[in-house]
Amino acid sequence: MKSHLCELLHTALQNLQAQNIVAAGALPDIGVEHARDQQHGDFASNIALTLAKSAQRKPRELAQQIVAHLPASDKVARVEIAGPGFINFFLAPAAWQDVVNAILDAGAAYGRAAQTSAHPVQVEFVSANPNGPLHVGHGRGAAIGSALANLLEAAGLKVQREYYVNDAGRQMDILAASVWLRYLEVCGEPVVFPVNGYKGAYVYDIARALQQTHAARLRHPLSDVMRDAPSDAAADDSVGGSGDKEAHIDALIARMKTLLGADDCRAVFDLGLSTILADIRDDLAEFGVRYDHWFSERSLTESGAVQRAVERLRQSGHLYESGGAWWFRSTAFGDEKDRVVVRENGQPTYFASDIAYHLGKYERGFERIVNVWGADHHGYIPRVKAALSALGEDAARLHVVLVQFAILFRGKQRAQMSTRAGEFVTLRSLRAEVGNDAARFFYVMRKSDQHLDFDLELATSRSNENPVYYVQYAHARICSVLKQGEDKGWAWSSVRGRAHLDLLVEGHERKLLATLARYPELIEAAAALYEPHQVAYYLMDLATDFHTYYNALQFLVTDDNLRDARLSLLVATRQVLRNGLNVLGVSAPTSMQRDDDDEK
RNA sequence: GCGCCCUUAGCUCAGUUGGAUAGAGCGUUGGGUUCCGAUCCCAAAGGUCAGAGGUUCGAAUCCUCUAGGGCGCGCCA
Repeated sequence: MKSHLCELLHTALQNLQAQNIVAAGALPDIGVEHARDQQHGDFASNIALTLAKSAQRKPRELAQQIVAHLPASDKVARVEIAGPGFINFFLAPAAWQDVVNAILDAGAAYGRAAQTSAHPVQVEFVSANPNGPLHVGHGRGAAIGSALANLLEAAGLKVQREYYVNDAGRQMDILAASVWLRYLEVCGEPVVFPVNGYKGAYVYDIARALQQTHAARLRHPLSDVMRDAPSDAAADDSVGGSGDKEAHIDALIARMKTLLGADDCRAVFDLGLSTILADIRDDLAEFGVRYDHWFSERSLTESGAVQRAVERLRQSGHLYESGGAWWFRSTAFGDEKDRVVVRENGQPTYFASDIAYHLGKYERGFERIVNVWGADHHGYIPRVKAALSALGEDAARLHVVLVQFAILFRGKQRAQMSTRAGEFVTLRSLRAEVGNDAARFFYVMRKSDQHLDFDLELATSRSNENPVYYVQYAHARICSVLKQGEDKGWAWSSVRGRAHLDLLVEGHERKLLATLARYPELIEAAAALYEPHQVAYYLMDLATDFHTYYNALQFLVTDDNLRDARLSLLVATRQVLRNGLNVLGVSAPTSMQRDDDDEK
């Protein structure tokens, strides 16, 4: 509809150009938007205001000229000039009513743009280190990333969903050491667990599995393990200075490698990695989050990709040596300071892997690359972009969506975030408490760069305060009305309904039709801005329009034509609710559990 | 100290490329169901868009400064 009006205006302006009323040459983008106030019609354009200066005419006068040259359209009932020079369009009822046909014809494809490009977009999200179960912070990245990928797909892009598995590096070594120490403990060694180790209960589970397969074969006396190790920090993590927790754990890792040997060490490491990764996969799959690709960080080193990336930087003159390490001159590309890519000990840094990883994304042919990162990584963006620029890639094709933290509340009370030291509430436990639908909806409800207050009480409540139930109830209610109609022998006739859409003339119907018509534009705009929360807000609006309509008018009336016209509108509404919920990964139930069902 | 993000109603938040009288929900107050599920709907009150300058026909939106909050500033990942 918008584009139709733009075309009309465009034609009018070309006529004016021919008469030299408007300067020849390129016309500016014609702005047409939804009028906020009903008095201002359905759509409004400010084109006369923006062109007034160059045309050297008063805005209202120019607006009159434009209106006089507008081609006739059966979709436009009348056009008015208002305020400082806005051109307001009032649509013909048929133009609104036709939306129902469009939705019923397209079904699940309504709002879905045709594929515009052969080159896919990549969305990388969650990518949590596989050293423990996902917690509620990762959940938001999962919900937003997954909804964003769906949204981009709906907007006509080909999307690849990827998880970057950090299966290398010191954190993973610490996990392996933690597993091994718990294994020794299970074997009966008097282990004093390191302050810096992973203390979660899941580490015991892996240790027991290790014992199942290897019995006592990997057991070494604790005295051998601890020999000459620097003392650990105080258990309460106070500054006391009793020892160095970093040096302590590093020594234990080194000792593990010499005592076990490379192969057994790798076996422990891999068992920990695969167990946790499998858990993460299951967790996300249950959450309705799926991936096309799990990309291994370790593979970058093993394939030599990291070496190649560093070499390319070196050859293009962006590296220099200082203090025995190799530095990337990222300040030349806007970063705050230069960054080390190869350490003094010859090991590449995590950053070096990340350069290779991102370079690989470009080489894989993605037109756009979207990274969903926790907000604490924001300082990392300039250096990654700097590296890509240095390698001759267009850094603007990389877009980072920063996701702020979610804070759990139970009513007004801030919920306990850690059960034990360093152990966050898991995504699993959150899902168990509030359900997948509420979790996903709440996670995406806020703009991603906004902190999220996640109210557990609200998420589980069944009332209009809870937006998930509010939207889902609208869907269920429509299903219920249709069923009720069938029970009365008034099964909905699509043909008869569509033949009488002109009967949809009530204010509430018009409002609902306008909201339905807006859906494709919403998808397009939300996708362009990488803002899935807009879909959530739209659905709440749509649900409100429906519930209001429901209360104001009867659908199951005796007049066959009117009834089927209204039911057609309801079916269209249900379709759009479904399509929108689908983007968010939230289910569209056909009936809602009633409160009294709970009581025994 | 430097950098990035944020600040809109009592609370939690929307606000589409700068547009007309800044919007929802909750909470508060007052209403609505012999009828398709009241898990719903309607109405009222509630604002110096953190503050001060600037840009222009026009600013919550763009620019500068100030105040407050969050995060980041490793040869960790």
